[in-house]
Amino acid sequence: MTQITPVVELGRDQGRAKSGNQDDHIYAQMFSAILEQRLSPGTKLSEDVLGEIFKVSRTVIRKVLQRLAHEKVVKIFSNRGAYVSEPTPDEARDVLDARKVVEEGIIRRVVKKRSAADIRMLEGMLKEEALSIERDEHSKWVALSGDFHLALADIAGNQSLTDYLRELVSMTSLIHVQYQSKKIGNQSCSCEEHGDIIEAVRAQDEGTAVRLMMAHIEACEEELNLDGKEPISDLYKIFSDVAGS
Amino acid sequence: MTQITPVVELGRDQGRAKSGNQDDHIYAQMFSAILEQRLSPGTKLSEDVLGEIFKVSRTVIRKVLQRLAHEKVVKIFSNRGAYVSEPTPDEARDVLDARKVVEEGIIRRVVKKRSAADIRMLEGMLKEEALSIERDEHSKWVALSGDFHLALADIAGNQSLTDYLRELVSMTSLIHVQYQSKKIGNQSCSCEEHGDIIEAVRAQDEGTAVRLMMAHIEACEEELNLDGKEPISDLYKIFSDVAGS
DNA sequence: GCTTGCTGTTTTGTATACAATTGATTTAAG
DNA sequence: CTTAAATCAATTGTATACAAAACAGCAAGC
Repeated sequence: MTQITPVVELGRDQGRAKSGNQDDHIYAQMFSAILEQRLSPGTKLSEDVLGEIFKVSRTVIRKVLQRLAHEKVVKIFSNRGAYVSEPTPDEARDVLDARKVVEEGIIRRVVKKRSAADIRMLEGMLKEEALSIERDEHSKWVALSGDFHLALADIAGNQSLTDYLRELVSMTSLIHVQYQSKKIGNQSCSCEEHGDIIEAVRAQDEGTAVRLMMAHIEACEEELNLDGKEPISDLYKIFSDVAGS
Repeated sequence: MTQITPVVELGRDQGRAKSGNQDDHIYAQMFSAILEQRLSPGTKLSEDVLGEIFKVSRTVIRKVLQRLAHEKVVKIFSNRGAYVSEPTPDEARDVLDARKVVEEGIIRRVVKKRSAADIRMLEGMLKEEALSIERDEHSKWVALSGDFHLALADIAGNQSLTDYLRELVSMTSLIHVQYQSKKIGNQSCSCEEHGDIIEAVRAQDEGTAVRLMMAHIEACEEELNLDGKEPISDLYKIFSDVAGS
């Protein structure tokens, strides 16, 4: 209602490569804002407000929101707007279980295909992880931890699986925000677990690698408190019989 | 206090996606048109033309196209429009390989969870499949064959995996259009394979079920001719020697 | 006092207008 | 006749205007 500032200066903006359209930038901003927990689950994402913030029209914002919605980190309700996803315990369990399925396949392929360079890269990532824990940079560690799994997917070399795992890893971050419980100390051991996995990959010990990966994901699941706060949707389950009649 | 969460929506659209808006209809039309091969790979999907056909503005069409693009059955090129995907041989291999990973996980879970009713449903689907083969309704059979795998995913009960498999199955259809080779007769045996899988599921013989499912997908892959017609890039390979001299 | 129905405001859904980019045709030069 | 540049047409990207739906506040009735 205040400034209708037309950003006419778009014509002479940074000499950036025109290749990509501007929405990629906005998408990246919002995506990382959600993953880094600067936008918490349940936050309403108003089209108008976001348009103001990024100085673009709602058209562009809507496109970005739809993309985020398809990746499940945002949920769009008809005529009522977009919100940062609040995964239910059931959804959370599905995501973790899906990761077990996908990452078992990935780790098997990695064990077969890994090169010496791959191992070096993974070990480099591990060092960064350790560093971020040491410096107590929690949100950075969350990102790095996810990157480790995605790096394995890259080595496996299946683009489709990599894309899917990326979705799952994103959702895992959201889930951790909502359901992380007790022992934070435990999380640091995750770093050791990554190290053990690298070792099994290096040794091309498929059985051990798979076992470690499964245990790793299960450990991640056990850190969560998925039983307490089943959301409001329960109400609808409870009353659906009555309402349906 | 306990947030005014918009879960009311769930009551209205019965659990499934956002929906309620007219674009779902258009999406379904285009999706099935692609899968049933009425739109072949490479076809240009002009926003204007589609808008004319469905009597809506480009706004709605763009939304649908983006959704299809995210599901990989349509590919959008910046400033140049949307086209029905033409999966490359590499992409095709990735999709089939991803299916092996995902469906192994699914079949294992199905073997554990299946109820008597599940078995009956699967057998019902099998009959329909056999019928469509008998009647030589090829495109119907393709759809039913995909539905069988998706039914298994439903029984496994993991929404995330089901959604992903749905994408993979769609892509598989597109791939078959592009790369199906020789022996069409072979495909009918697929129906027997489905029957064998049901039997292993019924008997809760996990090992056999997994083995059969893997063999089934591999058989599907072998029906394809993924080596011959590497897309246009081949031309460049072919002429690069000449042009380079 | 609590619920119920109405009205006004806010926010999303869709259509349309305009700008920018692509590619195709034409035209001119070698 | 071939090649290359320049203009033109067609299509997509973005902004904005208008329509419809949802939410909130207020008033009326029980």
